[in-house]
Amino acid sequence: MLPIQLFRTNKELILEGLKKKNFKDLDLVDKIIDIDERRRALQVENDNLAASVNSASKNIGQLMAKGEKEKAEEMKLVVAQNKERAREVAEVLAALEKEQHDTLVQLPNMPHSSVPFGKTPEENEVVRSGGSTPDLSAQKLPHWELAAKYSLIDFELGTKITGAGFPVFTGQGARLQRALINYFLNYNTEAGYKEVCPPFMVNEASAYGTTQLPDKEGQMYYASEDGFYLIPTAEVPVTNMYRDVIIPESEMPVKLTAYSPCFRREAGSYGKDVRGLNRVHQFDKVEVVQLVNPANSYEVLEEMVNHVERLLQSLGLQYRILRLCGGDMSFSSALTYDFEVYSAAQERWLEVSSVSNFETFQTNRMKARFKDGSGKTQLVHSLNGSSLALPRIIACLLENHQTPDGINIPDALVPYFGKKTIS
RNA sequence: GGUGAGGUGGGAGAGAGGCCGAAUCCACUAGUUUGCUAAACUGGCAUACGUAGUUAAUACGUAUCGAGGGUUCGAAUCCCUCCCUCACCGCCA
Repeated sequence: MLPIQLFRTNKELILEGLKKKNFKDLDLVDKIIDIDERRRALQVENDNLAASVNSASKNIGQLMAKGEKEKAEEMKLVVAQNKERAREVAEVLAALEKEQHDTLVQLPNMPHSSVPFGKTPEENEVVRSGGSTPDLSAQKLPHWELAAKYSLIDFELGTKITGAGFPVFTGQGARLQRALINYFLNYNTEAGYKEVCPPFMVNEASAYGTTQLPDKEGQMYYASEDGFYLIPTAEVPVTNMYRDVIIPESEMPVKLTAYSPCFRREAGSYGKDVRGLNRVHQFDKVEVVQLVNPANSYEVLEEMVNHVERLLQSLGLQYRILRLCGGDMSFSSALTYDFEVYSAAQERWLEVSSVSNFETFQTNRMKARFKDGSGKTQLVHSLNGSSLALPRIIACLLENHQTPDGINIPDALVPYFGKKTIS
């Protein structure tokens, strides 16, 4: 959520940012400014009335103590009138506050100055790339065929148990999954991230804090009996650990990593996009989250990008890093780098990580703050990234490292997987 | 799920209609004292919104004692609803 102060001081900046993000409803800015002005005028009236009632009440108490009952009764009448008026004002004020809030949450975050202009994924900027396309000239099978060949994943069985998009990993497939999770978590903790294992369901306040709510509830599974949402990413429970917290300076920066299953309804997808592991309703992911001083959050973002890049390199996959253009960025991000790996048999790029700086957009909702050097309380910047999302990594590992005789396991993973090939 | 006891500042914990944004202790912090450290003493120490001020320091106002309603001139305190915590019982991996 954008801070309301920004609307009073820098309306032009907001309009520019919204245009870059390809946001259409620019009238909302003027609407918010108008509501804010009316709200503040009413706030003054409300406070003044409350102040007069408070001081009159004090006087009544003193008069009663002195036994001047008649005077006290007179004052009660005056107070009664003020309270009547105060009630009306408070009602309108509350309505305005709600309207302001409801409007404010509709506006996306401001894009960073380095975000490229553009509306579609084609206009994302390739920052750099690495690895090379494997030579699979002889035979190249897509991962779903390899999964069947080596009995790694049973898609039909998952459909029976639950439904489409809930694959069952079996045998070496399940083991590969576990190996990747352990490898990723170790890699992160060695870089100074503290490991946590959060709840996989969250309440409404948490979903609101990281901006899944309002408006995006359709993307999450919902346990209506209890009012809980299945998490779409560990970002939600992990970042919300610091909701309503003023972080002691000694604990900054906060660096956390967590493994979790992720649940996404992904309504409306079809065709080759959902074939095999390309897009599923439940998948595993290891996430990194940082809460940092705003002064250096962009250095931290670069550091996180490098961190994820080295991880991808260690798996021997061909990858590229994209700086997302304004129109393709998420609602709450200020700057996002997407990581894509090349799926050599499908001959297409698959997104496996997204690393973003949200600046204060989430923390303003969550009230996650710290005390800066001068003792002033201010919002921290929140950042997160996947390191990594498993299914598409598995898809690319299978496809890119396949040989006629089996699938080669990258060296870094061998200690976790226990052998050098799947066969 | 049942019964009982509770939810007060960073922590512990008093307060039981007005003198309470809240005693006291601890933590933290500034200072005095002091060969150093420690101790002692003195002061400071919640958050949000608003008004004035330079988008400052600061001053003032309002709100906040789990959340939301109610009673009252006045509520941390009384009443109602909900949430949560703890203990015991039931159930259970």
